[in-house]
Amino acid sequence: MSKYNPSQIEKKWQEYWQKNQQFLAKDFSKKPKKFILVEFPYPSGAGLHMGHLRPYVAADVYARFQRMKGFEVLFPIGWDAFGLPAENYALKMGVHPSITTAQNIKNAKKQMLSWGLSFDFSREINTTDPHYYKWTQWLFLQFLKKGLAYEATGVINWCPKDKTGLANEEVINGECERCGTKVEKKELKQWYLKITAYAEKLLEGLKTLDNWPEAVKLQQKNWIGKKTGINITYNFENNRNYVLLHGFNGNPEGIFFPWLKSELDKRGLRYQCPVLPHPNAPTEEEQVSFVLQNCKFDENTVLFGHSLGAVVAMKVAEKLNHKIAGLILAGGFSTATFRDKPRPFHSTFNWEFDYKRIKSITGFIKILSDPTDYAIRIEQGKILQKNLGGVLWESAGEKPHFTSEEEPVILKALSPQIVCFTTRPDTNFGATFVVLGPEHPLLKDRNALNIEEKKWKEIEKYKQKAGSQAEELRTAETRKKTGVFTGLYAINQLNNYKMPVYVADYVLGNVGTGAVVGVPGHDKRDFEFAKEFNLEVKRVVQKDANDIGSIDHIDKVQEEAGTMVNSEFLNGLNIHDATAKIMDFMEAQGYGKKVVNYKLRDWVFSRQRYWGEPIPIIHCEDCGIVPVPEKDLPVKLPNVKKYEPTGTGESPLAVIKKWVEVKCPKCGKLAWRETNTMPQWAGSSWYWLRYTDPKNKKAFSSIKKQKYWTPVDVYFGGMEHTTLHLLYSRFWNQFLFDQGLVSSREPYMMRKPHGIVLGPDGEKMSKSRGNVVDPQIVVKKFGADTLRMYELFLGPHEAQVSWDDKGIVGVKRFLDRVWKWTADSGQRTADSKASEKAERALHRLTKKITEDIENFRFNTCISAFMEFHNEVKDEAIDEASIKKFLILLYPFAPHIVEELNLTLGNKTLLQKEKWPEFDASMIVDKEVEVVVQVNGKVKGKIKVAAGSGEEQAKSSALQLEPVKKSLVNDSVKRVIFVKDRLINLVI
RNA sequence: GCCGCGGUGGCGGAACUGGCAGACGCAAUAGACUCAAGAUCUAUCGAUCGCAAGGUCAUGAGGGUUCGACUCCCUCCCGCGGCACCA
Repeated sequence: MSKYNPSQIEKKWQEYWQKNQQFLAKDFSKKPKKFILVEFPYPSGAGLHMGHLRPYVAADVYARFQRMKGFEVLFPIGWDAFGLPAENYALKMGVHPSITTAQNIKNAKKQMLSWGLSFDFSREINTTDPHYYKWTQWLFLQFLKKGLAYEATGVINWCPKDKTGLANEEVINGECERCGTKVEKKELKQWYLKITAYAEKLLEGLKTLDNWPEAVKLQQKNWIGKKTGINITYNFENNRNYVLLHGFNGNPEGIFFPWLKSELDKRGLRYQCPVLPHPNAPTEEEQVSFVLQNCKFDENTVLFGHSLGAVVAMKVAEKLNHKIAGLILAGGFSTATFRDKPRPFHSTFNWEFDYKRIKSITGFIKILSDPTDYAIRIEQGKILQKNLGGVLWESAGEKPHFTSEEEPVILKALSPQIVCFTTRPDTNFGATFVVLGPEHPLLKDRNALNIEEKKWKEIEKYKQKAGSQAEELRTAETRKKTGVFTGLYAINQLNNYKMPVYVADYVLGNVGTGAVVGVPGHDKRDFEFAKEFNLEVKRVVQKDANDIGSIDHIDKVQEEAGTMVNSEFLNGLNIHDATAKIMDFMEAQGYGKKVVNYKLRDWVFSRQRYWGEPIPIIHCEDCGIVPVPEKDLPVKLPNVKKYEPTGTGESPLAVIKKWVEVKCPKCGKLAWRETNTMPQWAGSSWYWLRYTDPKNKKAFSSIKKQKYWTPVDVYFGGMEHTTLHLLYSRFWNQFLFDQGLVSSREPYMMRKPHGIVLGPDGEKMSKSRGNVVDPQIVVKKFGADTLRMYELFLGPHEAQVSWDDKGIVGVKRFLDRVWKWTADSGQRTADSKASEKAERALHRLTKKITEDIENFRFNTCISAFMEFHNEVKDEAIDEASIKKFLILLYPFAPHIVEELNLTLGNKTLLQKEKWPEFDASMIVDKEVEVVVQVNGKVKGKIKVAAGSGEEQAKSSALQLEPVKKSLVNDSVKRVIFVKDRLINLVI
């Protein structure tokens, strides 16, 4: 018998498997199916590394095992070849990414084959293949159709090194997920996928995934970040009195006026709303003097006019001989014509205004103009603003010309409010201030809140400073709290507390409503702010009677145990009951509205790079955003020489005029292609579906084949994809399920993450550290079977392990011994019999391996093989038993066992064998050792027949010398007996 | 700060549902074979006291429950991962 020569036999078997296509998955087989998936790799220039090996080997063991168990197994692989590394590598080498990618794939595939992986390569896919990305583009258009893909301008994460925008998920600790560069903020027009529309469904789906690790589910749950709370609306302190003037042919009971009055009543605000004389045939003289005589004006008056009422208001303001607080105009300042005809009342009004005079007596001016207004055009609002100053709100009313029953925009102009989101309304009796984030929309213009000129200058300065700061600087925890007082006060409806309103950068514009109600007694940040600005600290949750408000130890445990105080009807409740009660109360009173907030943001889907799927959109001046017609898909990447990223926020594709310019599919006019490409994660968001039907030219995959194969039974992959690929692909699958395009709501029944493989020094493997272990060197030196088994032997699949070459020899020695043991058939003949000990050991091993593979405990399988071998190597054994052993070993070390099977003279391949069964009665030896304890201390062991009862064990135990010794002065009071295991005598 | 996971010999790790802690492997030591080295084989291998039989202490620390705790409960320490001025 020759020596075990792995490189020789492994090559032979690998070639045999490929040539004879041994691992093809058959569609619609009568066997039950198993779809075993492992994350497909990026074909990088450096080749596959130990990190790839780990899940591939585990998945391969599992797949080979399931085939023997009688399942039709789909175990596919492909290439996730778009994206930055491929492109950066290509840029560095000066070769087109399509060429380097093809080379890298060839190399990686060679590696995979050398590891003896049993992939079905007939279903191989490649995300950069136009036949594949045609469907990625098509799927994008499905999102567009349903309004879940949209273009918007926003401040996004920008990697200055990779020169592209990033999704929130791609920013890890403020750094680019790919290159580790500090991420910056940049305002860009980008495509987004509306993943937030699926926040709730993604969360709900997690509850159905019983075979996912809790840690993965929890991480996704935290990322989605559902928060239930309440948006509380606060009014500002307001001692104004309003004069409301209705328009032509109107009266105080028409259109929105009754509603407006009742809303002002609700807020306890004073107003006068006169019926103007002769509303059908108004004259300036009559209306203006009527208002001046019948309404009272003082410095707190806000004059409001709608339509013609606005003209009257301006005329009234001209004539007043003292200052008023403000002037609000909703339409009505039109010049001569109405629907291109002279207005009936035009001749009776003087349309010249003394703008200077009006400006000088009014504290603030707001002009509400509406693009949908049929009577007064928006341009006229702009002209008026030019003359009067103030703020122009181009906001649309509920109905054109503000003629709805309810016009919230007008109410907002008259009496602004702040909305604060909180998850802790139970502490609201302790609110003592309000903070607006610098980005808050009410701070866009001084007039929005009518902030004093002097204060406004301070605020503007503060806003500028906050905006120029990088986010992580601004949010650094050690930072002192800063802010500016606005001069305004908000009123807490619960107790009429006058809460000063501040602007401070510790409140972030993109969180909640961008405004916070400050409860310094029960929030650390609010407390720090209150200390900085000498604001009152009120405590409303008390742990016990002695706890009287030392504030330096706000902590959650204490709050959980505390009860409400100083909170009127909440007093005595715990914080949870108080929260529920006050939420209901506030909603009933109209103070606020219960809301659900998510941390999840929409998925930024544009990348300003060359090597990605072009987004299949055409921009037309007349038709706007036009999807590329399906018949024109795929939109292929142009094959060009220059594709360096520009860094300007524009895609390198933008300069390729020949490609960009295109006829609008709708109107035929010259239009422009969208030049951004899709992110790395696009192609992988649906790839497993393609495996079920990889050659389909009519659809991304047929629902019929999906119904046989999906969902994926086990998905092997890395923990690092939990809030990236794993979340994204669940989103796509759920969306496609809702469109009836896929057959299961969740794509993956079971997720099996693996721990990362560290270098021998316990550090992350990296070239710069010089601790990278190349799997190919191990293959060369020890063979793939040793590599596979040693990798599994390192530790539990989910645990982080360090690759230490030192231990490899142990596995190699084991395989050497197996080789010798099997081949040493000299003293065995076909009719030799296995000893009973060996037979029982084999049954035990069968049980152990079967159960451990099913539970993904591969490391203990390897130990069990070694243990078995140590135990039976000197026992009599028959060939049938050896073969059974080889079958058990087959998933782990397929090359050597197939070879050994041949030497035994067997003609059929081991892989065609059925997985062995075990006999439960053969698991335990006939005679077992039972541990004898006295008071829980081991005194010795006795041998009894398996299944012996307590009496027999006790009598044998009492014979033991050490037991006798212990019993000299005592008697047995109690006996604890565990069958076949232990007997404990308590004395 | 919050959430999750973990801490066992010189090292990687076993230990079922609370039942002999340290399986299996590496390294180490001694021996056999060899002119020698390597490979292989045999034996030893948690600490400690003891000539030995045997005893004592040991699963991050301290306490508790139990006949019995690596395993369950409480407090604390350390490491890793996620989130984070998130309201």
